[in-house]
Amino acid sequence: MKDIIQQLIQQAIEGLISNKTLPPVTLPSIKVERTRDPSHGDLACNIALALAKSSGLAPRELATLICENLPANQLILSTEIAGPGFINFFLAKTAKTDVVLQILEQAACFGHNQQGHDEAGKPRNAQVEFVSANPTGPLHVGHGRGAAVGDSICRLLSASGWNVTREFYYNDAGQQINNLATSVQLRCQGVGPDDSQWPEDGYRGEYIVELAADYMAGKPINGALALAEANNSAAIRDYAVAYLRNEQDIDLKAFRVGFDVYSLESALYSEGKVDSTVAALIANGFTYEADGALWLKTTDFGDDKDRVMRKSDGSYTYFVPDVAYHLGKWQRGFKTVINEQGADHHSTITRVRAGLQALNVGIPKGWPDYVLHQMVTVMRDGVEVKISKRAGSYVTLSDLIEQVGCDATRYFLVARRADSQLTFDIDLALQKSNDNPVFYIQYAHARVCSVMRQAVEKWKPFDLTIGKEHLNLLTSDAELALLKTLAAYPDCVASSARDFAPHNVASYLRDLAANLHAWYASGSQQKEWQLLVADDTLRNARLTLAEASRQVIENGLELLGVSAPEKM
RNA sequence: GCGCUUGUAGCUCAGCUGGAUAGAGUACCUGGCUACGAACUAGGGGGUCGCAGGUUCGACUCCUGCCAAGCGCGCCA
Repeated sequence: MKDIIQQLIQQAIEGLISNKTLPPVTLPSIKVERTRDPSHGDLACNIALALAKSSGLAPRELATLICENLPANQLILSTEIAGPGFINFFLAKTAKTDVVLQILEQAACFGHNQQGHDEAGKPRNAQVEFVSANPTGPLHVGHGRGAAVGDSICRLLSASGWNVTREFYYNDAGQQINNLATSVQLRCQGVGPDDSQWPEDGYRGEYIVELAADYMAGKPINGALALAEANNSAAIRDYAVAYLRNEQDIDLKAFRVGFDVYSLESALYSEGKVDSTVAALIANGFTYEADGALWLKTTDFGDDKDRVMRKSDGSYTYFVPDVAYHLGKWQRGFKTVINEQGADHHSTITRVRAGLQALNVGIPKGWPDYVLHQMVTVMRDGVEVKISKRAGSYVTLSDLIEQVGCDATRYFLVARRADSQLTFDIDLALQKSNDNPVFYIQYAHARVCSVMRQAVEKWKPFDLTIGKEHLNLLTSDAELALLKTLAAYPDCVASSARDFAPHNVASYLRDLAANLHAWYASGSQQKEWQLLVADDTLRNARLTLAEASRQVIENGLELLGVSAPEKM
């Protein structure tokens, strides 16, 4: 409908230009917006304000001219000029109820779009890397935020016509893994954090004890043998990594997050990708030797100082394999790559992009895209929770899922903008009331399902055909508000996908649920507004609207990875 | 000191690529069920959008400076 009005306005303005009423101005993009206030009509356009200056006319005068020259259209009841020069459009009934037919026809696909398609109409490839936790311990809340945000971005992109690859990158080759292996080995030998041999940067969590015990007990895990040899550091290292990767997989599965590709840092070394990347950087002249180390001139690409690539001990710094890894992504053909990670790693962005530019293989400057999430703090009983028993120094994702469930955890972690800090209130997530948006939204869904069950028991089965034919009977303020919100869903999906901003879906669903509850409650105030009225046509029209609303809630929750229960 | 991010109601946060009177929830006050699930809802009070300039017909939104908080500033990852 917005498109139609856009075109009509464009035709009107072009007409005014061709008959010389207006000078030949260049048209900005014509924005038609849904109004917030019903008294402003259904849709509004600010084009007269935008064009006032270049056309040399007063905004209201210009708006009048545009309205007078607007081609007639059955879907538009009337227009008015308001405020400084807005053109408000009042739509015909069918223009408002058509969305219900679209929803029922498209069902689970309603709201999807083709942003991700190329000129030929085929899905383009996008790759999203997220979580990418080091296999050195259980996933913590921050990883959970990354998982929830990253996975929802993937769902949004899929719904927007992209062919999405979800990828997890393991840093399984660096110093942190050495620390892990040492910690496990010491535990195997009966040494703990209280002993003098325990290293400063050893891992102290209880899970290291469990891991060491399983290794010594000879329990193989994911193909890694548990040799039970306390002095075999290579075997311990392999076992520890396999053990913790397996544990992370279990947590992610419980969180409804899956990946298509797992990439290992160690593979980049063993396949020679790191060496070849370094060789290319040297050959391109962006490196130099100093203080016994090899440096990359990242300052040539906007960094505030150059960075060491190869340490004086001969090993590489972490960002070198990162560059090799991202070169690989590019070579695999991904023009669109999004990395979702914690903001505490934001300094890597400049380095990785600098390294990619220095490779000079045609990678665009701002590639890849990054979505950074800020820190999460967990509150319970009004106090910050900082530790879990197993991990020792942080709250684990599995703790949260266990305490408040997957649905609430996912919703809360994705409901805020990624770049603002998040306080996860466990008490709130556990509440089953209006305070808790997850339950509020799920309750709206369950409520519609309940009404449908009641309809069958008290009257006749819901007849969609009758309902669709009598949507014009939907006339109350609550019904009109609901229709308007439903019509906004596709835009919500499109803009959320474009901005990699799943939190918009979360707040949309809250609004939609509120509209639904308000409509339902209007029937408690006045019986004639109930959904289940005696009149067959009216009842079925309302149930059709209810079913469409239910469908959109289900679709939206799906984008967040949250379930849509029929009973609660 | 430098960089990134944030600063909106007492609290937790939205605010759609600048648009009409800045919105929700919570908390506080006042109403609504012999129930289509009240796990809900109607209404009220509550704001110098961190501060100060600038751009614009119009700024919470864009630019500059300052203030405050978080994160980063390793030959750790």
